[in-house]
Amino acid sequence: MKKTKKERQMALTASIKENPFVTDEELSANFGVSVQTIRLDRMELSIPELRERIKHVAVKTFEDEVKSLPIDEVIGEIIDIELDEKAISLFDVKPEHVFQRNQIARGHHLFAQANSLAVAVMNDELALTVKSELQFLRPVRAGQRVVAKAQVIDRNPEKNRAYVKVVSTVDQATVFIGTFEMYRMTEQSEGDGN
Amino acid sequence: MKKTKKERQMALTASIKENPFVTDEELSANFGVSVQTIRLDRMELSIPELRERIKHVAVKTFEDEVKSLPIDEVIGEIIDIELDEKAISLFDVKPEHVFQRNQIARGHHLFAQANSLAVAVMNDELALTVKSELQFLRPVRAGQRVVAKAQVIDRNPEKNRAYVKVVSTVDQATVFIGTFEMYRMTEQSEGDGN
DNA sequence: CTCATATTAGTACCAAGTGCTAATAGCGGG
DNA sequence: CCCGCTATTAGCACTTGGTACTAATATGAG
Repeated sequence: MKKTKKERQMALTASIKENPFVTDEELSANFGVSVQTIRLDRMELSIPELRERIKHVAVKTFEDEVKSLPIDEVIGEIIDIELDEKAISLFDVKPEHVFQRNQIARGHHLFAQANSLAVAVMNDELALTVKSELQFLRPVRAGQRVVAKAQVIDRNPEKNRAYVKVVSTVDQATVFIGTFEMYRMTEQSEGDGN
Repeated sequence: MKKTKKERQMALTASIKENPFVTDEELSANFGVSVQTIRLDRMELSIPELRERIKHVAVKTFEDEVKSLPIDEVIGEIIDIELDEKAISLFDVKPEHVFQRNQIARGHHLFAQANSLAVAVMNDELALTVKSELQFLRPVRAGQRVVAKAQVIDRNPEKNRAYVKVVSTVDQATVFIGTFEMYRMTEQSEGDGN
């Protein structure tokens, strides 16, 4: 059971990594050594105490929240908007947006930027996408900034429709084109249950 | 300065919400009351102590990590796959995926599920989306489970293309149809720099 | 003035530690 | 067998950021 000190420390590191919420006491029970040994191990490995570990995780989340919350509402940052006419947004491609293998941005992020811009440009915020056609013209990589320009190109008020074209560019080069047929949900018509 | 108890408690709630990492001592200094008063306030408002607050945030993040990491690789859970032929994935729509106003799932989540399934079904994992056409047929709401079925409907090996059709349903009803023209990145052709 | 509510103070205690000292165990050499 | 060394264990004082509880003091309303 009790292998070497090194082995225990390996296991301990793994154990804490997997579940940072474990106390020294629990660890000491798990490894069949005294609490003091665990403490010494943590010192040698410079693993902080429970509370600091938890705090660290919490701070990380807290910072993430600020950046992931707006991301969920509108993907990218809207820098210009004329309701019912046109809008522009920026989206910085980060490592988390690309395929690990080839560093190329995953399509759905470009779509998300374009689609949420199309939603935003509609005066009526209760807008849904009905149809869309997309062209992914050039690969986009981490570190690049995508500029999406949305333009309302047609309207059909009777059918509550509007047509939006979004062109996304990186350094002037067009990387993506999407056309969106949008449905406006004006006041009434909530009776689409389920 | 010292307004009523109610006002202080309001401010206190806001203060903690904004920065959960604040201690009673700091709060007591901010509000010019004793630490005990802060404690009494927390009790009345049933706001837990610092450590519990931090822990709560940390646990939340920790859980998120497990669910957001795979989400970034493949959106939804693949439950069946025949490479180069077809694949099926499930995606449970959660509150974070819908518009707050009308509880309808944002289009890019449905697209992401379909698109990443289309990528996955390609034998070559280095696949990129070139074009696509989407139809959002019925709104999807939080709590519903979307079943996406992808089928490779055509291939063009010379041009390194494949065509994938994805049909997503909720309780047998079709909610989304997408066709994807995919580009296979076989070994060579890495010279598309930037 | 008196009663009630609000606030402050003070004590004992807890969890999960740090820091430090000291004792003990186990083993390899010589 | 004893020496030296590392590893392990024990024990105590102290720290943070609290809880739980009791008691004293303000303060304002009737």
